[in-house]
Amino acid sequence: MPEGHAIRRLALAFDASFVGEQCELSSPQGRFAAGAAQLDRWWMSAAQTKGKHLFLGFGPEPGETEEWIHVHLGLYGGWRFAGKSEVGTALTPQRLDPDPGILPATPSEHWPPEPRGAVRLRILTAESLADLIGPNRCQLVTAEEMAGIEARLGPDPLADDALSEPVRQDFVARVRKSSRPVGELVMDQSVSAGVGNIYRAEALFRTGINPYRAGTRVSAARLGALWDDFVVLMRRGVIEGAINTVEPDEAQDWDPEAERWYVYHRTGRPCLRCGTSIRQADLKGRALFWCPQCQR
DNA sequence: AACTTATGACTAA
DNA sequence: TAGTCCTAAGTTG
Repeated sequence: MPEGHAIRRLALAFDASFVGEQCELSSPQGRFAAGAAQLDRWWMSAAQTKGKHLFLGFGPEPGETEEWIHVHLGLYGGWRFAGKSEVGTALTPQRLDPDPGILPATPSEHWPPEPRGAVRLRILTAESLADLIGPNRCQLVTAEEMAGIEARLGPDPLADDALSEPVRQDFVARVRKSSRPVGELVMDQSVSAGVGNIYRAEALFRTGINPYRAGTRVSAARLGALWDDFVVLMRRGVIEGAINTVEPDEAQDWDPEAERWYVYHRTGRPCLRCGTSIRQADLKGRALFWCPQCQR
């Protein structure tokens, strides 16, 4: 489900409702039982992200950080919130909203609600609940291990300094040193951390870059523009809670399925700019979408 | 009940 | 490149 913008929103949700609070940790499903037991009744001290990686800091006393939980959601993991944190996340993504018919909006006689499905980790405060389902990774890491994970990642378009020249040039250099297709490179988390399949398709379209062009053969100027577009789109994604890439003046009212995206999941439909049929192909096991006319 | 799909990433060969 | 892992929801039979 998640690209970098969604992970950043999760960190904001944890910041708002869990950081500074004492937390009961459990693993209803059992697969994180030891880790949950170790941190049970500790205080959450921080929520940080890099790319698609989420790190939750905990300590035995308020304000301390002794352990980190490292969570990677993979293709279909997710968090469900309830209670006060549900209200917090309602300003945010539709995807973070629990099913209102099943989870109570505020603590009630049904508090806390029964775990639904395979809940790997439950984090509970007096007022808020977060259930982790289907993560690719959920493990305790030390600060050193966390630094190692972050060091293996490339620059993150959601970093505060993402639009600074050194960061932009870092991305440009990482792409231009490889002859692999640029469409493959931008999905490589050591090149640009947090970019996923939708942002890849949409930003390459918006900057007119053919995904099959070798990294070495894309000009530094075009790659700089691509980086800047990742930053613009992903910052928008954090605010809006959804990946919306089509500029308002290009939206097609007659095409309800084209409201959000130019090319992603629009195979065979006419390009919003030139009318050419949008193409789809498999690139390293992931679906790639592009306009062969607009992207050269 | 079985199968399909999904905004991801790893390992083995 | 293929296989593996993590889960829920939708579709098909």
